[in-house]
Amino acid sequence: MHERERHRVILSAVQDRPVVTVIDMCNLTGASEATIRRDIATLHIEKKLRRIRGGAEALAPPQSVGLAGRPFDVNKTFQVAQKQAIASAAVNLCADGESIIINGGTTTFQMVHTLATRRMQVFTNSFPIAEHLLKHSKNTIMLSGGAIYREQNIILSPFDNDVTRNFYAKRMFMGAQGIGPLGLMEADPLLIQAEQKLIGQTDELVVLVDSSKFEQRSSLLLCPLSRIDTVITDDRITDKAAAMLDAAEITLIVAETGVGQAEDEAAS
Amino acid sequence: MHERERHRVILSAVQDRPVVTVIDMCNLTGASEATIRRDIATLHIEKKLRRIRGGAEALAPPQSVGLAGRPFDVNKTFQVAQKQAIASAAVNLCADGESIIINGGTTTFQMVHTLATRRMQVFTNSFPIAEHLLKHSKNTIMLSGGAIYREQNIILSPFDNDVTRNFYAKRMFMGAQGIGPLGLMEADPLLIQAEQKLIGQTDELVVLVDSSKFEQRSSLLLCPLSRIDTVITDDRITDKAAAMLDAAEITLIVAETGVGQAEDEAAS
DNA sequence: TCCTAAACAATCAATAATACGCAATTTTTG
DNA sequence: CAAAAATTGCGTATTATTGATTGTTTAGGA
Repeated sequence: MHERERHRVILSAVQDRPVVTVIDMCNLTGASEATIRRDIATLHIEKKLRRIRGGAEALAPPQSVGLAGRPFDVNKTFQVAQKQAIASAAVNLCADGESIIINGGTTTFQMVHTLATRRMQVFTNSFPIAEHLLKHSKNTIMLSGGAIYREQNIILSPFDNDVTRNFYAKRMFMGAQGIGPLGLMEADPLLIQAEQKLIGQTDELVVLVDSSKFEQRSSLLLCPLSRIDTVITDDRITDKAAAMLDAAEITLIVAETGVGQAEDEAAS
Repeated sequence: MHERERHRVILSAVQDRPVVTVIDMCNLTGASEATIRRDIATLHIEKKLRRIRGGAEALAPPQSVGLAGRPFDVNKTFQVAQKQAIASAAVNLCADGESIIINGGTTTFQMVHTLATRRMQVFTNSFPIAEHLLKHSKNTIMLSGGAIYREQNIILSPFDNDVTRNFYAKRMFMGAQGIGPLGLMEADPLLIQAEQKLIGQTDELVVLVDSSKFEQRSSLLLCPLSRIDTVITDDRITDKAAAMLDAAEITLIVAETGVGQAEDEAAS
């Protein structure tokens, strides 16, 4: 086995294991200890991993002992004000006792803060949302089953016969990567899968998108505009975008990000 | 066990509980007191925890809003040493890469600390177990779907056709309220339901019970002794109880809670 | 206040991990 | 095809880590 091959093997092993030992890598590559040590030393200098006594470990991950998921976190801090206003308006559509579905995402996650004061039935495929509501609210939480995808922070099962099919709610809330004349767009195939699964379990589809999402385009089409009942966005939405939604007979709710939060849509 | 692995275990334990003792960490890692003290001193300098007399404490208590569910918390601090030793022995039955099922419970929860150094496929119905492993390990985590019951801290669906039926593992680990000649006993009907559901998805059933459970009797029978393959308990088990297990042809593993954690280097 | 047991620090021998030199092998190049 | 260069593996020297032992400090009870 050549040097490059061993390096690939070692890096691969170090990515999905907490720690790898020199001996492990010997068994895996068939090389001698001395060679593996030299490999690890090289990779350490190249900043591909961290060399530790006995073996090696991944470079970055142990840092994020905080809340799960790195991309989730960085995205969470982007346009928080808009997202919070939108999420708050979304929760204000609901009354205590109602059942809702919340699809995982950074915008929908912001709903948890307003939901903390509610007593509702919440079905979600988002681990962080479930976690937060479980700790900070008295809502009834229902979770979809399956594998937890750390990157997207959602729970997804490859099977169609899971508990998701047994849960129905009048309203469902979801975010998206972009929205345009063709419909809702998403960038991640995994998210598409998760969202497709839930969309069928509800009547009213409420989409939470900040105004920048009207400019975004992605490669994957999630559903046509006709499937959407309501869009909640912030006050920087353009007239053109509003007209597009109006043409598709979509109810538009504009969440005020400034001081005056519109109270007129509070009750339903 | 290497330095980094111990550090992972210690950090995992200290996140779970506000304080950990040096002795606890010895039992959990199999290392000596001197080594654990050095580890804690190192982690203290690295600002990963706070060193205190007798052990260590978590750095940021505000984070620990506590895992939801009051009875879970109070029960967790009861006989921790035994539970940790038992749980550690349970994990040592497993090798990296294997698939296991962990039924929720206070004893099985302790498995997460040793699992923090592993890379396995873990299916569980316990929200806290999933949460902890998600944050502190690189294991693949699969969750059963359904409603989250705060009291028992498990996820349970009333439907039979959920994702649970699609997951199979060679080994399953579970606790119990009591164990006697009739079989495994449980006090809570909800737990019975959850456990029954999982039992069918595995070949080898491993039961984790501290020695006091041999005196306990409950009203609900979960399964007969004949279904059990292995029992892991602590060194205070009576001869009578051991004989009962032997008669039922159950493999008995006694986890040493004292100093001599000798031959536990089974897997790697 | 003193006393006792636990926790701690310091030291040292045993062990495990690593670094280094060198020869054997493979790969590259002329 | 042969020489040069690089890579690899082995043996040994060196270094770091570990666990036991010892003595010292601390906390809590009589």
